[in-house]
Amino acid sequence: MSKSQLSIEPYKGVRDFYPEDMRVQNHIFNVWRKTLQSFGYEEYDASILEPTELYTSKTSEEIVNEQTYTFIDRGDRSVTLRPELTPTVARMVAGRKHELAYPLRWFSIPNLFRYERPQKGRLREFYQLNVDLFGDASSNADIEMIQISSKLLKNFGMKEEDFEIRISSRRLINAVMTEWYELDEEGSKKLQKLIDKKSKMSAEDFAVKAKEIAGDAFEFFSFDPHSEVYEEAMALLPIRDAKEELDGIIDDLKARGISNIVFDAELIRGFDYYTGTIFEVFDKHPENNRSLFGGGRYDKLLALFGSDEVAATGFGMGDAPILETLKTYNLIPTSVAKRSTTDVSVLAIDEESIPHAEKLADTLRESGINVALNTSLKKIGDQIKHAEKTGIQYIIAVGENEAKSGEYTLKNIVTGEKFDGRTEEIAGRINSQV
RNA sequence: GCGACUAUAGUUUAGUGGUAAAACAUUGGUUUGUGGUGCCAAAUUCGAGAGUUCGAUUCUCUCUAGUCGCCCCA
Repeated sequence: MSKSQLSIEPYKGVRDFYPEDMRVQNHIFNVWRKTLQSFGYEEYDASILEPTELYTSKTSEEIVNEQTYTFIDRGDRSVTLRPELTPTVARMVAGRKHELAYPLRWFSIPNLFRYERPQKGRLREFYQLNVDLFGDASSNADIEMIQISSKLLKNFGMKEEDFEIRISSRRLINAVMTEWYELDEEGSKKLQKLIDKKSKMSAEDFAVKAKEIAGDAFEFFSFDPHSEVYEEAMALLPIRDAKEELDGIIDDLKARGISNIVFDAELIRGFDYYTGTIFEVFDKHPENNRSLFGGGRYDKLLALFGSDEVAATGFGMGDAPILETLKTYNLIPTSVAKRSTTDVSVLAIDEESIPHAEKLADTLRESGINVALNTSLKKIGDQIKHAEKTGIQYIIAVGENEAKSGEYTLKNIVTGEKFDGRTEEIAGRINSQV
């Protein structure tokens, strides 16, 4: 390859969407949109560019400097490509705080940028469904988040037994940390980080490190209701109170037909601003056994933007994990994976037939059919090959005979079926099949 | 940002210190108004740069990219 040639590689860590990829992407977006709209959520968006301060105020400066795309514009302003949407939505809600109607149900599908080392399922640009419910401090809001999460996966075609929803509560964790282990804020954070990483170390290592933080008496708190430790802990009111709230949420979800929910005392989620219920959804497939997405309550976030506290719950769902899951379960419909969005290819046999073919194509378009006109005048076999390769399901050849009779043969090149009829009959046939 | 591994055609891969191969895909043809199989033919390749050598796709180094782990995961 000569040096003067441009590279065909996309920029590091980003993806190209060829038409067959775009169809899959659109399918994911469509399920997201349809599901959220069915729960009464409204879509919003914002620019991918934000002033850098928006992130430094909430996230640590180190993360912003090292893990975002940040640059200085021509007016000497520091600009960052949005690495997440939450500060943006918080800014937007805070900006119209008094005119908005609560509870406020909003969702968005932004593309986000993070300057990180790319890995499988973790690129530098990705799309993420963001769902937020503002202004409802009751557990009904937490329940709704989990209900939507479950519905989303089901709308993709997953079954209840395919995934598991793990739930916990920051209130409960905090109560255990302060009341049971009697840790201060710093110790509590340390222990939580350690618990978050428990699966990456041996049980012995974990026990040793945990004792360094919580003292010799450390013993991981058991939520087994039959254990003695449990009884003792429940005697401490703040713990009992938080646990009862959580149990109430779980019971309520089960009553609504969501049975694959489990309490997980070791669920932490490495995100400081959660204040209440937190949850994470796991794929149970043996080959894709991992976290899909999660979220929780973050009532204090808007206060960071100079606003009063506004109750908020939400979750984010990236496109990469869900795409992997759909592949694992073979849940991408054939019509999405293999077929063009074009329904029919109208083939002109010879030069004289082109005007007639154009007219037919236009009429079909009027009835809502997507039509590509082939005026290459190549041999009919080649035109069919072209349609097949593009993934177009139907062809109609137009030549002298059709121009005279006004009758066409509609051929389905996937099944080989043929159908004869006049324009309206052809249109009706296609519309009834597609 | 740190560490390990990898890089041969569009794709998946074989192979060698003497400039390379298969399958599938692609393009054209198989006598011209209906493709998919078969048959014939063609195009395209050793990631980039430097070094060792008479000679490097092969060995060494650097870079780039990818994969996997660590950090992080808002």
